[in-house]
Formats: sequence, C-alpha cells, structure tokens
Amino acid sequence: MGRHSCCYKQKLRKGLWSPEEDEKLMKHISQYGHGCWSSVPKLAGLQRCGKSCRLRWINYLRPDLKRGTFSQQEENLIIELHSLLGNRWSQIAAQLPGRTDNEIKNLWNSSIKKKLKLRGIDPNTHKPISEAENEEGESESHTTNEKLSEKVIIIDAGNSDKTMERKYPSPNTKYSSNNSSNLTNLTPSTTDEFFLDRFVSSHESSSTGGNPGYFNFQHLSYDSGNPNTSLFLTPNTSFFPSISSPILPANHPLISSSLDINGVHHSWNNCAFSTNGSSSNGSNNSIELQSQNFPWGLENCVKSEKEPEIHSFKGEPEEIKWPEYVQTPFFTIQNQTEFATEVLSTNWDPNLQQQQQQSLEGGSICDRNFQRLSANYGQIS
DNA sequence: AAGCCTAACAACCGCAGGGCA
DNA sequence: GTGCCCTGCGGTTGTTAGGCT
Repeated sequence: MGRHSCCYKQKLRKGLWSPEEDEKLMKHISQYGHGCWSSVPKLAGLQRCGKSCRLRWINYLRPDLKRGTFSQQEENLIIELHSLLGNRWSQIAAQLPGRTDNEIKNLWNSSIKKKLKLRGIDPNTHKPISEAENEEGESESHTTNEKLSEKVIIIDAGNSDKTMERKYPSPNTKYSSNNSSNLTNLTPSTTDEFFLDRFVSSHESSSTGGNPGYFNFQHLSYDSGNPNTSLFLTPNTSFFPSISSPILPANHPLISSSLDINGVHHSWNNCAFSTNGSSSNGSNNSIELQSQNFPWGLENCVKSEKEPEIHSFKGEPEEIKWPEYVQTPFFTIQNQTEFATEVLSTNWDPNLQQQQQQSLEGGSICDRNFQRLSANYGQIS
C-alpha cells in the first residue's frame, strides 16, 4: 500500500504548526466539525494534508486534553495498563481521560521505561530483568506467543480467602475485535477473572458504547519485588475508586457501575459510596450503592446540566490577541468529559458558541503547549 | 558565553483495516 | 473480488529547551 494520496501533493507544509495554522484549524473545526479529514485543509485554508490536521487536532488542539505533567497515579496506571495491553497506546489512552496515545507513548519511551529499568524491571515483560533475560533464552525453544502468553497475573481479592492465580494473555498477545472473545467471553467466576473481563470489556466498549464494564486500576499495585507478579490487587483495599480520584472525573464511567463478586453485590455511582446507607471511604468490600447507575455509551455517559463549554473565536482570526489566546482556557476542567462525549463525537453547533463563550469560567487549565508555542514563535501581540 | 548532552515532546511515516463503489 | 479512499495506530525521527561543563 502506498502513501496517502495527499502526501504526494506538492507545496504542503510540514513540521511544526504555526499559531496561525492552529487558529485556522480550530476555527474551522469549531464551526463545522472535522467531517472528512482529507477535506479539512482545503476548507480551512491550510497547506497541510488531512492527516497532519487530524494529528494536530487529536494531539494538541482538542479542548478536552488534560494539560500538565502526569501524576504519579497516572504513571502507575500506565504501567499497569501496559502490563496488560502492551504497546496498545490508544487503548491505554482510552483509560486516561484527557491524555493522548502519543503523549502516553512519549512518556513511556522517555521516562517510564527508564524508571522501570532502574527498578530492575524489564519494561517489555514487566518482570525482573534477570528473569526476562532468562526467558529470552528459553523462548528460543518455544513459540514466542505461546511463551509470552503464560504471563501470570495474581490478584488478591482482599476479602477472598485465597490468592487466585490465572494465566492470561500477555501484552504481546494480539486480541483484535475478532479474536478478543478469548478474553471477553470468559464468564467471570472469580474476582481476578472478573477484573480482567471487566477491563477488556471497558476498553472495547469505550469506542462502541456497548457493554458496560469498567474497573479501576488505582488499587492495583505494581510489585517490583515479586518475580511472579505483574499485577495484584492491594489486599484489604476496595475495588472501587475514590470519588476524589485525581485521574478520573467523578462522572467518568470508570467509577459508575455495579457487579457481583463471589455472590456479594457491589455497586457504586458517580456521586458517593455508601455501606448500608452510611458513608464509606471505599475500604469496605461490601459497598452498597446508591441506586443511580450509569450505562455508559457515549451518548448517555454523562448528561450535564450545563451545555458543554467551548472556546469560540470572536470575530475574524486576525482580531485574536495571542496573549489572550494563550491564557484563555477552552473550558473548565470539570466539563472535559461532557465535552468529549457530547461534542467531539459530533459536529459542533455554532449556535451554541455564543452562550458557551459567555459561560467560560476562569482559567483552570494551564496550556503549556500554547505557552510553548508562544515562546517558540516569539511575541505574537 | 559556547558547546554538548539529554529529556521532553511534536510531528511524520508506514501500515492495517474498514467502508464503499 | 478488487481497488481506492479514509481513518487510526504504533514506531520512529526531528526539534526544542534546559542543564551541565
């Protein structure tokens, strides 16, 4: 297969995007949506290929992007997800709202890999390096996939009487939409099965709005000292996240569902946990719910009272003052999920923009990239 | 101050897969 | 079935900033 046809065209710009280009792209998408990416550059008046526009939008201009450095919890989550998914960055990113696959991939390659190596962990296998090296030698006598598929995941269910072990496909095991049934069709009979099943369901449903099922990795720990363990559920901790999660917004689907484990019904919602009607910090496995559940197809994941707040441009592009452009948040952070689910999946409604502009709140997002761009391109004003 | 090195990050490239005529 | 177009993904490269000597 050859290169994309647009790439053959001459006079297409490459390299870093200028503020003017960003502006054109944002203005176009905010007014019309992206539609067919290949037509975006022409309609937006850009000398770029559609692919470049798409990338720029997804990795940089999208308003729902979370800015700033990754928290330790986010890094831990990435490590945990990577141990399950391998280099499937898009699927990992799907569990980290506001983060892009590119961003996570960069973080992994530039930082996390080194940290793991310093801790004596092979970043590819998530096992101690010495063991990974030994297995490399052994693997010559095995089919690679067979060997890798024997990665053992131990999940201690806390309340469970025993630590359960089960073999699951390794990060290197491909499970596309066609063959994913080897995971998703498992009937979870034990807690670890449940979580794996839950997780895989979550990432598959994240794009389709299908089968509900998320679980949170915050209480999964990465044990570098245990050569047999890739992941384990921290004993005596809840399966469920705190609503004060720094990673996920309170209304994120990850923290809304219900389930049965070993005959015990657990459920939770996006507002609060309770045990027998009393407040719970989530340390009790016997979480009882407050009745509201959230099926989370994209269309009904979140329904906010407020309209999504979108940054809109006032007047012609040349009227925009760069310092304002840099400083103005696109919308408040608490509305990012609403925006992502309600707006990004469809074309933006220009009619909403006036009221959205009016509802913009004070800066809660430090847009480091715009600041960097500003620095890169000098004084704009 | 200049040069070098490294980390961080933006962007490109090639490929796979799906939709459609 | 085939070819084309488009999108999305993952690997890789290029660029920049900042620290160090």
